Amino acid sequence: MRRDLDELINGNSVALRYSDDNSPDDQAKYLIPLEDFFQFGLSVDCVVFGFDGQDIKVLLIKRGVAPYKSYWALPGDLVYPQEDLNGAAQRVLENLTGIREVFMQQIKTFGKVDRHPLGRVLTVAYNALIRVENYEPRAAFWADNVQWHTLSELGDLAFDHNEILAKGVEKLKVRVRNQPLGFELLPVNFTLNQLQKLYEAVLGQPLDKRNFRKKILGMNFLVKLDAKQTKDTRRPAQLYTFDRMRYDELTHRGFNFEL
Amino acid sequence: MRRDLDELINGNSVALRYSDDNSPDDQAKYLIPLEDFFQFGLSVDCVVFGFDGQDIKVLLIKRGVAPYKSYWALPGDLVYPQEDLNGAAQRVLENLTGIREVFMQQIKTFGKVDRHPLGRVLTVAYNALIRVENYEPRAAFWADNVQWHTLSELGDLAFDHNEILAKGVEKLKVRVRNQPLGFELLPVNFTLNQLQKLYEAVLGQPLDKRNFRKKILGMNFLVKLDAKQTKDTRRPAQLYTFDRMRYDELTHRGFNFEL
DNA sequence: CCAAAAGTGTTACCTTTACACCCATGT
DNA sequence: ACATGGGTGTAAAGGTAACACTTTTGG
Repeated sequence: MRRDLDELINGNSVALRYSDDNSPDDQAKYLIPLEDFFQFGLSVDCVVFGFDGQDIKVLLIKRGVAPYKSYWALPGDLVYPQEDLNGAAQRVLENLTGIREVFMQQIKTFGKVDRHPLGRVLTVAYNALIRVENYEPRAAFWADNVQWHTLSELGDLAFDHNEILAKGVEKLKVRVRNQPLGFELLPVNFTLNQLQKLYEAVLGQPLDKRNFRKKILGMNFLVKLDAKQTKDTRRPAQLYTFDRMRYDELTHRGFNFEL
Repeated sequence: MRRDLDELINGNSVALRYSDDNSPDDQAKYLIPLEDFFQFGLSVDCVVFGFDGQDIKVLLIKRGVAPYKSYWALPGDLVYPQEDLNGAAQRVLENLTGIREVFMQQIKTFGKVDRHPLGRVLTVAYNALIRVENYEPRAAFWADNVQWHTLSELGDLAFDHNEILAKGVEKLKVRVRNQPLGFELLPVNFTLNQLQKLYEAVLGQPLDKRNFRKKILGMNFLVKLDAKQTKDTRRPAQLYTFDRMRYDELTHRGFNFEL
């Protein structure tokens, strides 16, 4: 990876000017050694959302090592040299929860110069949605603890994780209205009341039951099952499932999900 | 920046397990030397949009150096070690156009292992909106040429820039409906017909003149000026300007821009 | 039989869409 | 005077929002 200056200039689009200076002499004084350009650290951090039937929760780890030892933090890790970003994010989640192929979307990249005390480490942040039923707590060896946290009860997190988390929540709120994300947080089979409670939790506002049902059923991608839920309810509730094939078909025809 | 293994383990959240293995022996064989984690290159690439009154254009440079010599590419550059991401993006744009404080938004980070032939280089992509009136073409020394391109007439770009550009366009289309971005592409004073043409170009569909005006004027953040535009038109057209103060005030009160 | 959650329609209101002609100016 | 782009209102249709009672079960 180490290359000499000549290769650098020919091999990368390094700008040699900070200002309007144009003469070769001026350019020379702005040259920066190549090795400085391959000194970036890279991590991924995951904002992992779950839904307990009542509230949206975020999965945090308690750091067992410095820096920020014993602070709560978003689960994350450095990216391996031969690993794609998505792959790294999936690996973090699999190590933490045992779940493969978690639903994830990139949020944003955080790159402040001083965001990590040990050097220049960028982090690519991801939103991850998991079904809590499938989740089996497992603290990684570098963490003292793993726990679900309610959004309203968060203290100071490690690094710039408060900022990252806030951005993740913001994106979730926006995306949940334009994409069928909600289903990733519920059991595969769910009742309409569960679905409504989920949307109310994410959006932070109550929804009208009849209007909600009219709208969501009118979209024609929920399948009524031959089963009812009897636990946790008095009158048994009709179970539904999300038909992704049908959804994809509809969207390709120009249909637009919007709650 | 270089640290030994012990510091690595204590100083960063490096996961030592790829799989479910837990014993210390198994862990050991997955250890990766620290220096590998600070070998990432980092660049920013800008999708620079302009509007010529008719079509949306993208500013591309023709690369003067390998790799991809003489391919068209998004303007971009490696990030300096002591420079924030936004700062790097602004620098690229200032070098290219002479404009400071360009309106920019992060699009996404592209990090495929093999996206850059010379090593592991991530790129953080930005959308930039500029007023073409202010732009004065200026090829950087590492570029043979700089030119506005129509979106429908693009060939194969360097690196993964076709993919990045497509993502930038997609984001622009979404955001222009939820945020008052359009005004960044027009002169400070503009006519409603110019504004409408802009939206039609971005969204790729014709809009009804009367409905468009009703809606946009109803939002109450356009200020009618005491001036008319007489060039390029028969009947002089009323000029308006975007009142950002008013807009911010409205949004803080719960108003929601949506076209 | 009572408590608790499930389920179900109608109406008023607001937003969106469709649509056609007159106006001011330059040539 | 005419060609060109600027400017204006209304009505029908569709979508959203408000609202209350009956049903089914477990205890």
